[in-house]
Amino acid sequence: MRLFDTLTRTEHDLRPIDGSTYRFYCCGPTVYGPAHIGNFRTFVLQDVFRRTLETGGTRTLHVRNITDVDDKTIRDSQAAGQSLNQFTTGWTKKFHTDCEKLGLLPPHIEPGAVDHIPQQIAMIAKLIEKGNAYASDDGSVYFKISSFPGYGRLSRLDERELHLGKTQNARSSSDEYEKGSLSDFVLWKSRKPEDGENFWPSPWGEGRPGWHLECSAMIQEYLGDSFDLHSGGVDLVFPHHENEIAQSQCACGGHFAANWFHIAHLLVDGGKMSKSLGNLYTLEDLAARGHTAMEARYVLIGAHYHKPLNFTLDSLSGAREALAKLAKGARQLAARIDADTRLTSAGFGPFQAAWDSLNHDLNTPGALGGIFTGLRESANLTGTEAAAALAGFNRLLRALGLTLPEEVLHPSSEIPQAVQALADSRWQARLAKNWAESDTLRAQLAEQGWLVKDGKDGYTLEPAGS
RNA sequence: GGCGGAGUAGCCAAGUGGUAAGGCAAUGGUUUGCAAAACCGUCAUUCGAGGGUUCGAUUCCCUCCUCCGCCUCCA
Repeated sequence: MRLFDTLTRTEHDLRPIDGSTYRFYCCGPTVYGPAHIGNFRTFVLQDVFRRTLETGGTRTLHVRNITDVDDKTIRDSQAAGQSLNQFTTGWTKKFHTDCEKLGLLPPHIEPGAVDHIPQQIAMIAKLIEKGNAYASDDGSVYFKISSFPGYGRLSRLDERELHLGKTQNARSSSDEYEKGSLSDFVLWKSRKPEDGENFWPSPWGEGRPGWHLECSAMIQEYLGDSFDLHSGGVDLVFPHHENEIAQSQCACGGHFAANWFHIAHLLVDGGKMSKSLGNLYTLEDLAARGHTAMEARYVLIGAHYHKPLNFTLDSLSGAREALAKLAKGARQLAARIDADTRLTSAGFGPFQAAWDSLNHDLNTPGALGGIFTGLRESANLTGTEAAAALAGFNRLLRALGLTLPEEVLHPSSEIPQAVQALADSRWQARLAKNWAESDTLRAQLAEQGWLVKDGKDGYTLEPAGS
């Protein structure tokens, strides 16, 4: 598989550096509230990335952290009257539930920051020892960015600093590279009254770790000095990932991540998501509007990860139809297969182009297009060919993490007895050619939000689509 | 202001130096008591605007316009 690398800005062939297992790290959620679909765009694409590697026969080691101590978790846990641990445990559970609904494979390792305080302290101590960090008077510790020549490579800070330098020089003649410059970032935050109970002892006094350091320490613990790939949303490029590189390379000396995989943001109705605009959707918000998590997943993989995706509620309805079409295609393919044919083919048949798309910079929309095209081309396959095609189709859907059981297509709303009775009466009226009665009952069902689909030998009921 | 990304049909969205995938919606037909569903079709001479290079550009270069992100916490 080939993938664009943020650092070198070129496509790389992905091969495990240890020769056997592709080891990668994803920055996980900060658990202080429900994750929204923008967060999930990142996690879903990371999941497709992993599934594509695995479908292609590569073993993976997927590490994704939980940020369970920072300003927001502390602030909101206090507001909720809970201990930090109670608070973050609750939201972590909620996150896991959402992930499951979206069909995300659980990471092999999911470390939390609070459980790795000793590792973080050890890393800070090493940075101080090597001259890359210094303690301030109040007991905080800062990373000295001037001590790391590579600082800013990932986010092209060179160009930006040229500009910053100019404006700063215009305003003041002070040396921006002086020790203690404002750009140095914090590794250890000294204890403050508003932290409440949430502090830990350290050689520099009581306090808590800085956010950037948490990831570096956990990466060191589970993936070591050098690993295959690091991923997150584009907004993490600077400063988070830039700082991780600085900390880890200075403390551990390895190459850190061989590849950087950043996922573009999700827009809603063409603009940024925000609570104030009321367009920040969680899975629950979507469920309240009658949309399944699988529909959301389909929408989220409907654009290339490198481009911003414009999310709309209409696109969810479109996703429902598209998923239904995929399910129908699979059924038709299955119907062509002779009973004694086994699905053993290793290729992708008519879906080869779709598979190729996925392996070329994780082109998920290209892959979806290829699947529909492949389905159309499958119309006249022989039983054996159809068996091979269906095997390819299934593997492709597994790589994309799409599942098509009926209950996904038709949300498993229980049909109330009264509705069922109404529908039965209508069917009887229809059989009796009592059209007026039949139409009246159909209208009543519609009022109650149910759609009748007549067939030759019966009917089906569906909740009216939104 | 700096840096990065993006502008493709009503909407979502691939792609390519050689003449525009796919999905949704819409629409014509078949079917239907009528609808819906289903099935078969149709649906961008054109890729933000203007120049340039080229036999040929949507794809490369330049200018301009617009949008988004980062520069402070953020997937």
